[in-house]
Amino acid sequence: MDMPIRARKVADAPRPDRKADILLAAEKLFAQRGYHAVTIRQIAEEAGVPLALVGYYYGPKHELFHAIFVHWSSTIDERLLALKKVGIDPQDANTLPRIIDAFVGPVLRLRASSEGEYYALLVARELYHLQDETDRVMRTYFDPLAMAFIDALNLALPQATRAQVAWVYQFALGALLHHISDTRVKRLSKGESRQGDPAAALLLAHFIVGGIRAALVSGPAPAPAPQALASSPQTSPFSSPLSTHRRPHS
Amino acid sequence: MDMPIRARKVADAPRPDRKADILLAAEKLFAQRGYHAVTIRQIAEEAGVPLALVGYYYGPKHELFHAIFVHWSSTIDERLLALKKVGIDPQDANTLPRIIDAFVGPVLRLRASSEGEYYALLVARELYHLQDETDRVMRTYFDPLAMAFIDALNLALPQATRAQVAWVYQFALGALLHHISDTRVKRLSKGESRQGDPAAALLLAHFIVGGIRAALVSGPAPAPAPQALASSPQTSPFSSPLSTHRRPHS
DNA sequence: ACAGGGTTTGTACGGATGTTCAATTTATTT
DNA sequence: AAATAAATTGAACATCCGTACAAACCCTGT
Repeated sequence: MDMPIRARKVADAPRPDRKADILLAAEKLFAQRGYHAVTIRQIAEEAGVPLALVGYYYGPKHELFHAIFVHWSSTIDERLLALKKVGIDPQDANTLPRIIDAFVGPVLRLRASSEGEYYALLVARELYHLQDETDRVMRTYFDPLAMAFIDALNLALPQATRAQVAWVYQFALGALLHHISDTRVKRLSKGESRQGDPAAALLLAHFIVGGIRAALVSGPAPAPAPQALASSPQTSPFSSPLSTHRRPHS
Repeated sequence: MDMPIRARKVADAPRPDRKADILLAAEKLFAQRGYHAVTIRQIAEEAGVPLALVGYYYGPKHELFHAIFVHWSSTIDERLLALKKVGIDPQDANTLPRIIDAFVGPVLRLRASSEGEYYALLVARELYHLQDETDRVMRTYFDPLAMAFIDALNLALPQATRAQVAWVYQFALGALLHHISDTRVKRLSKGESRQGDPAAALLLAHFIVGGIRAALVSGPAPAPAPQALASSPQTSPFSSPLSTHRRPHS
């Protein structure tokens, strides 16, 4: 009853790694809500540490964000390595599926794991929009990866130009990223599909391979065509301010 | 020289529509930086109006966001109409391309126009992550659209389950949205492709049609398969705190 | 000229934000 | 045991946020 509060005799619990706790909490919240929607106080609360400790370990908010990608940078090296292991032979019909497998496989496994779940979500979220402080970080870590995959695709598809390959790479990346951060498929399928169904991974790989092949055989060349943009009249349905008492809104 | 400041005799300039200016500015900034990264003061400055006028016309920030989608809601009806005009015949090989054309065409034209440019960007940005206040708005406006396209695809591809169709729809949507908000393709193609090249639209349509066909003919059924998630050991490369003077970071 | 509603504006409030700092506690080294 | 370094904490800072409000302004109909 009068036991001293900090009795660490029995079991001798090791001091918890609060620096790691903070990084995990930041990962989770940034992934779920986005960089700007998360406050340092929320991260501290999620990690179970006082506010000041976040700044103590990671400094400004942006450096905490950056630290997440430093932490996971090895996964990028692994993906580059997995790509290098793919023997690229334009004559072999299995080359393209192998490249795509190296493209989607590691990411989806990371997304399905309990450790990398939020990191994968975060990447899908932030890689999408490159604007502010997050831009520099994402470029540094993911441009080399994209370049490597485009190079590989370019070798495997000699008949396509690099511009075409870059486009279809972006299409494939969009499909992958949107699948990772998907929360609608269960609703849209009327409950028929579960969110983490591994069958979707196969479907996605087939979709990308088939899409690339369909786009790049007898596909249109990126010639400077006249830009035909039919702008619809688009009557603007502004809600005309009714004459009530005070404010126009509501 | 002693001219009164508000001399509106010559040319008789009509009073500028500042309510519309505010909506335009909000559209642009929300699209470029995301909902939470934009402040009402920034919107006011972009629109060239004093801060208080924003709240006067649109009330709380979230209602200003909502007003953008009310303004453009007619485009959704147009897309639904364009889809209904597609005669769906599973025997006709052109049915699928026509559906996809109704899917990507209007969006890309909107993106290429000067009026809808930022709205398209905003949709691509916010439709991606459905979380906070923006969630309810996006669901209301875009879930019916998604349902209609999935219904149409389901009719056109009778051999596929609704779950499969919902998945490939999400893949296609991801490719489309990422293409809309793309800023990397010029860099990744080493300057070979321009950002708004209309050739990319054709490439995207072919990519999606080919991807759907490849995924849904002899595609894997969404059977409950054992979830094989090979979690890589993933040594965590934490940067151990060097013993300097004060703070661990930097 | 007058009145009245819609529009415009400067200003201020309470609260939340990122960041900093001195002080205390705990661990490690001498 | 003493001294040094690292970790932890509460509190405070200046600033910015969204929102509200009262006063002034402009325009139109009488």
